[in-house]
Amino acid sequence: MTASPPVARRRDAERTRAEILAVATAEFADRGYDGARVDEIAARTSTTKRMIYYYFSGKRQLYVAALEAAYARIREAEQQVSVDHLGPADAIRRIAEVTFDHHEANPDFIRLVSIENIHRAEHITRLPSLVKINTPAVLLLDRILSRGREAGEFRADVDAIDVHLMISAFCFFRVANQHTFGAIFERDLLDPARRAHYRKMLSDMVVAHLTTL
Amino acid sequence: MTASPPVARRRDAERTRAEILAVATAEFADRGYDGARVDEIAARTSTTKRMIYYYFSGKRQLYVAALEAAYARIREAEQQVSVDHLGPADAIRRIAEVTFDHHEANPDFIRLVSIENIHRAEHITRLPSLVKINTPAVLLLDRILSRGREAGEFRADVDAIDVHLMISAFCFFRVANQHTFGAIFERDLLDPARRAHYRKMLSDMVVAHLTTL
DNA sequence: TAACTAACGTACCGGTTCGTACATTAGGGA
DNA sequence: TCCCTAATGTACGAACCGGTACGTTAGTTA
Repeated sequence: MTASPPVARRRDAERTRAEILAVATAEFADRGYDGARVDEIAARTSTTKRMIYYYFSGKRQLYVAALEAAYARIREAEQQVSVDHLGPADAIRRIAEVTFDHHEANPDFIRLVSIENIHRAEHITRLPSLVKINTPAVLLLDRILSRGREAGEFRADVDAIDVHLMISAFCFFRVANQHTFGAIFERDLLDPARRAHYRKMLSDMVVAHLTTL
Repeated sequence: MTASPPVARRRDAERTRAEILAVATAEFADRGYDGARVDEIAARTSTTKRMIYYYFSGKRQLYVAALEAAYARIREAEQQVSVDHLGPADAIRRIAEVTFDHHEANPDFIRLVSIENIHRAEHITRLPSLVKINTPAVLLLDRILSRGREAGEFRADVDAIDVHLMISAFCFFRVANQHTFGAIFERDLLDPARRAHYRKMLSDMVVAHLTTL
């Protein structure tokens, strides 16, 4: 056995790279691209700043790598959902709930997307891995909408992307704008006591819209 | 007439201050707090950097002043809406449409709010002019909801802030996330050809939810 | 075991950027 | 008219920060 599995190698390119990416994701999500500090990312790592440039070439490329990895994780999570055994309305509810839970569980991703929008998506646009791939969520919605329309339960003037927009807008805003909303209206949108209320409100809203013919 | 109105005074504190604030608002909205450059703001002004510190003391205070002024303008615009002559459902539609138009017409305000949320609303929280004042929009919604419930047309398990959340989330997301959404789904949410569709979709959605008892 | 390369560390540089010390001028009031 | 102060302009400093030159070590392979 010459190729024994290396246990706790002193030098491990994969591990070092992954650690840098994880710390960078947190730092960029926390402070934004311009607010993030390369020195700070390095300090929170068990390695040095030199390694960031060794593996990622620069601050910008590190940010892009973090963004790409974050999107990849979301895509993978979306793949897991299956709603083929449910009726159209319940299937829509299920998608809404999964999206709701997903946004709540991944605030760093939400923040990265907000930050990327402040930069007018200039980085994401150049990522071939991100464009032109319809997300699992939208493909799923498209099938459900077809079933609902065939059954005469759903209206026909909205498509899958429109429904995805409705759902995402609510889920995203609730997390992304929790701070200003909380400051102005004195209502904590993430208060666990209100979670069930908003989760139900979202699916009620989407289903009510789709079934109002 | 010793106090003749000064026409195009060479020195005008009010005018200089206002110009700095206007340029700063655009710069902060464009690049975010950390991305904005004090030298750049000064360069776009007809005065110098020294005046920024003379009138606003520092970059941070300038940002806070820009944010505060932006919120004040929004409040003022919300005051103008009157829907007392409309039935509950149509009144809701009117509010949704006004909010929709308002978000589309003020992308800089949207961006400032996004930026402030990245900073977890740390600046806005310290502004006494912003907290505890219920916005005109919410007060209006509250009256409409009461009328709708009394008429037996509206459900009773949502309050004015909830409805405001539904409407704002959709309007805000459509503008704030247009870039990443456009890149991923290849759909321009601000395409004029789709404007009427989304405007109607929003009010349909909110009214459908409220009238589904 | 020698030698070669991937992986890692240290120290530092140069430009950027917020902020200010200091000088100056416009304009109103006594 | 003279003077006092609000308003403005210039030049510069000091710290920060992204990036790199240069040197070192671990692990692999012949």
